[in-house]
Amino acid sequence: MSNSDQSYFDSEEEIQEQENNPELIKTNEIVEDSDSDSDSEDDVPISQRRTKLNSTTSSISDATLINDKINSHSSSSSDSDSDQPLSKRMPNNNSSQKILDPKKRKIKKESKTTATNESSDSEDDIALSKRRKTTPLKKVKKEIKTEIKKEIETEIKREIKREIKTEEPKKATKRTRVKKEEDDEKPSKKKKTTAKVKEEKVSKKKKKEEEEDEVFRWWDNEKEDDSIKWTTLEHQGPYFPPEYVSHGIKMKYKGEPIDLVPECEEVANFYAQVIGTDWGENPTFRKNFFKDFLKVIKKKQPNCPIKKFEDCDFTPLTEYFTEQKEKRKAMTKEEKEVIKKEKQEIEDKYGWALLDERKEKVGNFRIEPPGLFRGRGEHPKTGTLKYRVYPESVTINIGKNAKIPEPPEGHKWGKIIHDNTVTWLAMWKENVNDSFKYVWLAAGSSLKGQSDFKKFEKARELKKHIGKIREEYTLELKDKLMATRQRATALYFIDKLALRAGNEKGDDVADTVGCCSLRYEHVTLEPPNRVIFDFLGKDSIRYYNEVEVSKQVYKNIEIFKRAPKKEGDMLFDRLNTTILNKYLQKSMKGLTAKVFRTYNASYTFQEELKKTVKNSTMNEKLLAYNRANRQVAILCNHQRAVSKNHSDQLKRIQDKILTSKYQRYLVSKEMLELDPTLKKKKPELGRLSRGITKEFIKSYEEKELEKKKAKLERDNEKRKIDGKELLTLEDMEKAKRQPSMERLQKQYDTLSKRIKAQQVLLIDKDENKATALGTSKINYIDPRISAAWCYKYDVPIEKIFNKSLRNKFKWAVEVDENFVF
DNA sequence: ACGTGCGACTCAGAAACCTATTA
DNA sequence: TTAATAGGTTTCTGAGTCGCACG
Repeated sequence: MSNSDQSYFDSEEEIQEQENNPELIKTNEIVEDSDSDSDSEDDVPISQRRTKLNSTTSSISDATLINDKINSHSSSSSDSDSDQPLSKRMPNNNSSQKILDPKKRKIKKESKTTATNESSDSEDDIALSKRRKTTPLKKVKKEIKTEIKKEIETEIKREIKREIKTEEPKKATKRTRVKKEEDDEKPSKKKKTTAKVKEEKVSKKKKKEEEEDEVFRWWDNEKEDDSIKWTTLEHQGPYFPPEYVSHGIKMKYKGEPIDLVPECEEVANFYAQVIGTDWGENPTFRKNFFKDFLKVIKKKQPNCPIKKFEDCDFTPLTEYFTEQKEKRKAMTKEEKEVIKKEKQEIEDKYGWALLDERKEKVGNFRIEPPGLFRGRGEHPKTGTLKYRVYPESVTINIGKNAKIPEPPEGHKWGKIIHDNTVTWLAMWKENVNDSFKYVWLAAGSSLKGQSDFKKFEKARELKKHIGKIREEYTLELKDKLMATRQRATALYFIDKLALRAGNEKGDDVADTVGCCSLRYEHVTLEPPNRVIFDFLGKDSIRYYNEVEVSKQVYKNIEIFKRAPKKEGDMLFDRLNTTILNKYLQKSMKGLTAKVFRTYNASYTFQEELKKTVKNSTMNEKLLAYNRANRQVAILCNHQRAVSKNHSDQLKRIQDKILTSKYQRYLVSKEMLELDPTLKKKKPELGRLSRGITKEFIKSYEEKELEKKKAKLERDNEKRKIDGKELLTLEDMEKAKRQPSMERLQKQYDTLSKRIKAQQVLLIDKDENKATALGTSKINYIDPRISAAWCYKYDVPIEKIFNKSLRNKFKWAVEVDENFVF
């Protein structure tokens, strides 16, 4: 036995446990067993993997007829689970988990395995750093900027006349390329993409205040050193919420109105505003709130009689706030205008920072107002009073020579620092979890954009290594060493299922897990090779997935779950995120668990997009896009609560479709009347779609009659005034001119189109009810894939990126249609 | 040398808000 | 035409990840 071996066993491996634990001896048998087991399950391409995922997560297949879909929706229970609010979805855990009896074998300990990882500390990849240009980051000179601006403006004018959309992609390509080489900036200004020009055009149209929109094209020359984030930084500091002003409404205690000092009243308000929501019913929330409420009372108003929550009546306050809400809603335009203006003024003042002489938008310049902490899931501290933040506890980070913003009157800043290795402008410590809150630049800022870009480049880098990494972990699934085997298994899940890393957490936060922190009870096995995941992940969102895994992985889980392990024990007891990430660094510089999520999301998206049909309609293309997006969202388990009136909404759309279908049927009947021979050529004419019941027709006719009557009445009103004789319904019928075949055909086609569009909408909507597409679009999908797709399929970028996304991804929209992630 | 907690950043869904559409 | 509603966008802030300093 080698030395390295020895040290491993001495430190933590199973040797001593083996002596008194027969179960673990079995473990080792398995390890041995599987070695001979030629488990050649190669890594499956993601495109295929996901289908596995799909078959379990989403139960609706595209092929299903819409009608059927809707019906199955309301009636069948097969997918009813997904209709529930996220938190309430029940596991279907009845499948008893069986632990297979492993064949008994002799224990053998081998040496070779241990060394492999240790020595595999091969030289890191340097591709990333190689890619870095030597060109230092340059500040775009002001004069040039203004010049650019002028040019843009003239170009805009030209552009308006031309309105050429199709040229965008090509232009964009050339531009980026040229830009990379050029050293002087002159050419660059001409390289403005038409897309950008358009964007500006639009904003110009809206507001002139867009003058400062001189885009800093940081992506033209990459930064050398990214530990220094800025050289000069100016800003106005954060904006503080107004001090509390008492409203004088009294809550009741034991039925009696009670006087509270403003400090106490404010806290009472917080709870009053939560009544009627889930928060108000949450026992932990109540408990924590009341505890803090009493604390404030004791301090500010010791003689206050409030002692028990049950005796409190907050409803007068609640009513007051609903009233206020209604009042605000009922405000006149002018009043609203005034408020809007005030808001705008605050934004103008605090919403901008000067970073290296460039004007950049500040993201969250408002200090969080006091309130009750809304911890998600079963957060033990939910409901706790979050204190008001005063300038004294705020640290300002600003340039050395910049003017320090004035703190609110009568206050001082806690600290002023000049740290240009960080990107925050202000910071304070929050009292509930003792964590930090920061004021940052907005998502569209250069700083955020650059790190976003880096993130996706890192994920693309992983693409080059993923083959090797998969090979390696597949091998290591059979490793003799428990720690290695666990690491490989965890990585397998992270890669195939896009699980989060799963740091350890304290017990003063909600009990949620990620991959490394999975526990015994979160994973169940179902022979022959099905693994069922059921746990609460980030934000206490339930992750439920049944996955078929390779034999080896199945076997491994069996081993990891073997007694004496029991509920509450870690599944990967020899693993944590630090170990995992340290290992990953060896395969690729900067590689961590979360990169897999980005990589797999973007890659999946790219693959899914290939299903777009070239000559389909815009709606169909967009549906294809959304479908791809949805696949990613499903992969990443991005969920949202199903809206209460979801089924109502579906019914309404379905009703519309039926109406259109019936109308089309009526038109087709007229067509046949005009030309009965048509029936032969187009047998679909005069055929009533199924789903149109007698009741439907009846109610349709009734509605039509109502409409006609209404119109008649209106017409007659007029006629009365004009002194003409009044008409009847029959007159109206007669007055209808005979439709020509051409007109009918046109009507028919229009209706057909409308039906199709509505059906597309319906499918999209239904498939989307519990899936949140936004998160993956904003954070995981390389925007360049989307941009390239737009160019390739001739879809205007505005269709898929709204204004803020276009702003956030301005660095990305210049790719050409051949961009490959 | 290693575990731990701090610090800074990304990612997350809900809620508020704003705007276009429809009754 | 207006008010209600739906749908999209923005804001808000909580919840993760991960590197690193520190003891």
